[in-house]
Order: sequence, then structure tokens, then C-alpha cells
Amino acid sequence: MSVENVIFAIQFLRMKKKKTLTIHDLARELNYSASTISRALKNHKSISKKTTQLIQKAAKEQGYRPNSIAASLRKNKSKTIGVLVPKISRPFGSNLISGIETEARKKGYNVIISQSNDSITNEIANAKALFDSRVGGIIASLSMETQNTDHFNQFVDQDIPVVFVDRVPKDFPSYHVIIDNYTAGYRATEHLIEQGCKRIAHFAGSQHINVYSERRRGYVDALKKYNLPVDEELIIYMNSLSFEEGQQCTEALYNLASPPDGIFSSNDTAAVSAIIYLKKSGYKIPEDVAIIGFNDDPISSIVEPALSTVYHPAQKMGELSTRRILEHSGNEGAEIAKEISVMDTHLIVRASSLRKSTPIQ
Amino acid sequence: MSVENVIFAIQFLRMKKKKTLTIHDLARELNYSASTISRALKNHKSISKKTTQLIQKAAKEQGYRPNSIAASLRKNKSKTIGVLVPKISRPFGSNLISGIETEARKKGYNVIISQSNDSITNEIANAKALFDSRVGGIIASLSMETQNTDHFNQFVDQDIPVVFVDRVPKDFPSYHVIIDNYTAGYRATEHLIEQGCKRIAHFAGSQHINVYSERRRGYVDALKKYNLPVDEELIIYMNSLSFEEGQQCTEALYNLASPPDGIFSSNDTAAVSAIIYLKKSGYKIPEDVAIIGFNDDPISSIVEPALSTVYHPAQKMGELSTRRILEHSGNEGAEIAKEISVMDTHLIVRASSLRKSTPIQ
DNA sequence: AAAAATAACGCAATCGGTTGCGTAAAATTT
DNA sequence: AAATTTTACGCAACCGATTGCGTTATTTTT
Repeated sequence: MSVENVIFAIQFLRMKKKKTLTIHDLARELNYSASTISRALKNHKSISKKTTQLIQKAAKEQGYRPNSIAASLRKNKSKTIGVLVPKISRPFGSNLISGIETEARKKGYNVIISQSNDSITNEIANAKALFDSRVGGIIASLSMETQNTDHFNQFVDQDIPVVFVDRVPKDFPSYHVIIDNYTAGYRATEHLIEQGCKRIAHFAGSQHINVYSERRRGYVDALKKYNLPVDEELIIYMNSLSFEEGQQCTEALYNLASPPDGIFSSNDTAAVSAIIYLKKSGYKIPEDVAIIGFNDDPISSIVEPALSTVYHPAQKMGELSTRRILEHSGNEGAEIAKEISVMDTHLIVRASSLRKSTPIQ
Repeated sequence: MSVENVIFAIQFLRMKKKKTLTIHDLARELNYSASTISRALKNHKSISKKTTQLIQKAAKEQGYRPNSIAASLRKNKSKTIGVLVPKISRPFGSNLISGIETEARKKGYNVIISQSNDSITNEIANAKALFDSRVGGIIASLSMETQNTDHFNQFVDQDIPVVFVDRVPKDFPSYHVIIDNYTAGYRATEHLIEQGCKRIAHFAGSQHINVYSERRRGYVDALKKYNLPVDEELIIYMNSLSFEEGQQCTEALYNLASPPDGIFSSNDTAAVSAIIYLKKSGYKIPEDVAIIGFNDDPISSIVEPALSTVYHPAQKMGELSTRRILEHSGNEGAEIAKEISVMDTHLIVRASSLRKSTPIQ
């Protein structure tokens, strides 16, 4: 058996794994240097038209695919956006990500996702992982537990753009993409007042999270504006705003001596749970209790009566966040310390809050 | 101005961007070679305990973070799983991804997502992008349009494990993670028959997609088994199984001379749209029409009457798919041509199909 | 025609870990 | 004590693309 044969045998065993074509393979074959191949493939002007075409043609024919890992290493940054959200499987999370993915892929960026499950420990670990893979930017929505955001400093230090979405920290030199939660909370409450509610309860979330404290602030101010008393008994602070928690809290709420005739919930899930609980308990919605939620989740238009809610542009927020990252990546060292983008939102009035019997104006 | 000053000035301008610590920086500082640092950080046995501890301590103190891009390049594969689904924002998509992310992160893998929006063009482009970023494995659920899967060959050629989930191709040498759609369709239909339905319609999806053709096959066989006629007029082939399409098709269906008394829908969205349409039209659910859907989306337990459906373990399927990838990556060149994992599912019977008035047994 | 400018490409370092192989020193065996 | 093995580490190539700088050949300018 000759040496030739041995080599052949080994190669045969490895045949399954075809070697991927590199820029150097093309260089050798076409009698050009790797640099020229690289430049030709990117339409660099210093390479002649003829050569460029020849190289591109050969690359295409032979199915050359660039190794973006190598490019990333060399350029010390990857065309990748890291995403850090509490939960992917919630409508907000998946719509946000869908928006990010759509916009990112348009520009040739990949999207790496991670979820904190509302745990700060996970959030920190995920931030590390995203950093290690040298993402070109990061889009984050904070976990319920997050009070300190030091784990995002590493990105700023490297001039890696950070965009906080929806649940954002108070002070952090980065991009923010949010909605006006205060005004939304105000308008939602005002709407209930206009529908004749006198005693309006509020399902609140953790108050160190901006979205929940702002919604609460809007709620309180609307009551004050219309000279309604602010009764702390009617503000229910929930941990998760889950369906189960919503049911329990509603039950407690309606065991009060004087239960509310309206509920502004900080999310749709809890609002829907209230609707279901109250209907079962014999209350009429919206006649006895008018209800408005937040987010416009799919369930809100399915429940009966259909839930009034605040539209939350999750998909659009994802798209805008991505654009912010890409803009920043375009002009390195942009001198932006902080930029807040407030996206549009509006009430969606459905049956759960519309008392046809009491037209206000 | 001395040269020193010039350099200082330049460095000052760049100060914003702190240099990241590399293995070589540590090597220089600790008087070891880069190889030793690298090995020590991975607890390689050829490095003494003392040195290992010393190096790990220094690395930790100085906040060293490995550049996983560099590692990926050298090892020619990344600890990254690529995901390709039709739509992230649908419950199935987001739950699947959630499962993938959970399992992947546990093992230190990143997850890159992409959505085809049910377009074959996007699917091909996304497959390319995932290949270019040299993912360690790929998990895919086919688009509605996909009939040819050549764009997945590049992964097989490189021995990059491919897992198809839910919507899978007929013949492809890879892992498959599915449910038994035939049996599920059979049981769902059987359930309606047991509830006294005699004329059962079926909302079907594109028949070149395995999940829809299998469900249809189960439906047909159940009818035959119970000696009910198979009326092609009652099998509605939809394109998207969307809410709107569901409503339109339901309308057409109930304009027939003899409309059905039961509907087995291939998804929950269309089933819910039928419930809402029929209720509005004065039909009683389940007395006049018993309905069962597929997937167990959140809306199915919110709609009234609550929708009976087939449980779809999306999250679990994501977790298992990920495990398949990791197993394969563990033992290179595993001789697996094809492996099909069928996950458990079951009926969830709710009010929309439960005719208390007609207990069969 | 000489000088200058431009076009078209190659060289070689670089990004930051990883790893096969080599080697000196220490430990163990005979 | 000599021979052998083991321990602990370094050298240098490597992964594949990118890019500053340099070098011819060609074209343009004066």
C-alpha cells in the first residue's frame, strides 16, 4: 500500500465533511492574492472591473460563502444584535423580537436572543454571554428584579450601543425606546371616569419598574384631576400580574366593604382574569364594573366582553430599537450620551369599558 | 511637543473605548505564555494546580472575558444554535424558541433566530445567513411555501446537525421532532363523533405540509372508522388559517344547504374565529355546532365557550430539539442518518365540544 | 520625454484563542 | 546513579477574512 493510498483512505473517511471554500482557495485557483479576492467580493474600487467580475463569478459558481466569524474577529465586532427580554413567550416579548429580527435581517444583522425570566441573576449571566460573543449592540428590557444596571456598563465601555426598551433604568447613558406610560395611564383612567366610574381600582406592578410606576402615577393624577379620592386600598400591587394573581386580587378586592366600579389594570392578563372572575361572580361588565387593560394582547379582543386596552407598539419598538443600534454602528463614537424615543400609543375602547347606557357628553 | 505627548493625546481621544483584556495581556503580565493562560482557564490537566489558581484568580480580578468569536474561528464552529421558524410572534413560535433558549443557555450556547414569514425566499436567505455565521446546529420549522429543502444540504455537508420541528420535510437525513398529527387528528374527530356529531367539517391547511395533511388523514380515517361519509365539501383548505380566513370560510360553510354540526380545525385561531362568527349568527356552541381546535393557544381558554383543542408541546419540542443538537455536537460524526422523535400530546376537552346533554357512554 | 499621478494588485500583520508538538526540569523507577 | 517517565509549560502554526502599506505597470500631466 502506497502512501497515496493511505492518504486516500483517510480522506475517504472524512469525505462526509466537505471542506468549505475559503478566500484562499479561490486565490490559489484564480491566481490572485487573498486580498484581491476579499476586495473584489466587496466591490472595492481598487480592483479592476474585469477582475472583480471574474472573481465574483467564480465565487458564486463554486458556492463560496464568507465566514462571518473570521470577519467579526478581524473587525473586532460582529454584525449581531443581542436581545435580553424577560420572557419570549409573552406577546410583548415575541412581538418585540419579531420587530427586531425583521429590521436586523434587512440590514444583514443576526439576532441572538436571551430571556431573564424576570430574574436578575439570569439577566447578569445573559449580559455576560452576549458580551462574550461580542455583539454589535444590545437591546434590553429589564427584569422585574433589576434595580441595578452595572452589568450593562461593559457595553458602554466598549462603545457597544445599548438600547433599553419599555422597562428601562432611570439613569443610564444609552438609548431608550419607550411609550409615555404616564399619559397612557392617565388617559385610561380618564376614560373610565368619563364612562361614569367613581371608584376605580388599579392593578399595579412593581413600583421600581418605570412602566408600572408611571402608569400608576397617571392613574393617580387623573383621579385628582377629576376630584376623585385616591384610595390606597384600591391600588393593588402585584408581583407578576399573572392570571392567577389577577384572580386572587380581584377576589380580595371584591370582598371589600365598598368594591370598585372600575378597574385599570397594568396589563391585559390580569384584566382578563378580572373579567372572568367577576362574570362568574355575577357582576355585569361594563355596567357594574368597567375594565381597561394594557398591551392589546390577542386575548383582549377574544374575551367577552372584549377588553378595552392601551395599544402597545411592541413590534414597532423592536424595529426602532434596531435602527438605533445600526445608526450608532454607522458612525462610530457618536457622541450620544442618552437619547429617549417615545413611541405613539392610544386607547382601544372595546365593550369592557363602554357603557352605552351612560353617554357622558 | 514630544512624541510622548502626541501618543498621549491620541490615546486620550480613544480613552472612551477601553481595551478589552486578552489572553495575551494576561500572559505578559503574569509571565506565562498565552497557551498556559488558555489552558489554565479551561482547567487543562497539564497545568499545575497552583498556576491554574493563580491565573484564574488574576483573570477574575481583572474582569477577563473570553472572546468567543476567536474561539469559534479557531475551532471552526460556534456554540450557537440557529433557529428558523415561520413566525416568532405566534404562540407556537415563541414557545418553541423559549424552549430552545432555555435549554441552550443552560449548556452555554447562544441562539440566533430568524423567521421566514412563511416565505420560501426568506427561508433560503435565512439558511444562508445562519450558515455564514457558522452555527453549531440548526433547528427549523418549514414555511408554508417550502416544497424543496436543498437549502439545508449545506449543513449536512458540513456535519452540522439539523433538527426539523413540527413542520418537517418528508425525506431528509436529519433529526425530526414532531407530534403524531395523524393520531391527534383522529382522536379530535373521534371526540366530536362521540359527542354526537354526524356531519363534521374540517379546516385544513396546505396539504404539502406534513402537519396539515396528517391531521386531515386522521380526520378522514376517523370518519370512515365510524361509518360517517367523507364529504369533500366539508373539508375547507385554507392558506393561512388566519382569523379572517377562518371567518370567511365559516360563513361560506354555513351557507351550504346542509351545514355541519361539528368542526375540527387545524389550528385554534381559525377555530376561535368560527366560534365568534357562529355565535354572532345565532348558533349555539356546542349544542348546534361542536368545535375543536389545535395547539392550545392562550385564546382557546379565554374564548367563550372555551375551546377544546389538542395540546401542542411547543416548549418541550424546543428543549428536545436543542438536546439533539448538543448530543450530536458531543460525539462528532455520529452515524445518524435520521432520527424521529415523536412527542406526547393529548386532547384538552373544554366547553366548545362538550355536549352535556348527550353523554355518549 | 521626463515627472507625476493613478490603477491594480500583493505582502504580511492582525484579530484572540486553541492545540500539536517539543523541551527542560522534576519525580519515579530500576 | 542511571534510565525512564511524568509534570509543567512554551513555541508557533492555525482558523479565515481584513487592511495599511508598498510595489509595479500604466496613464496622465507638464
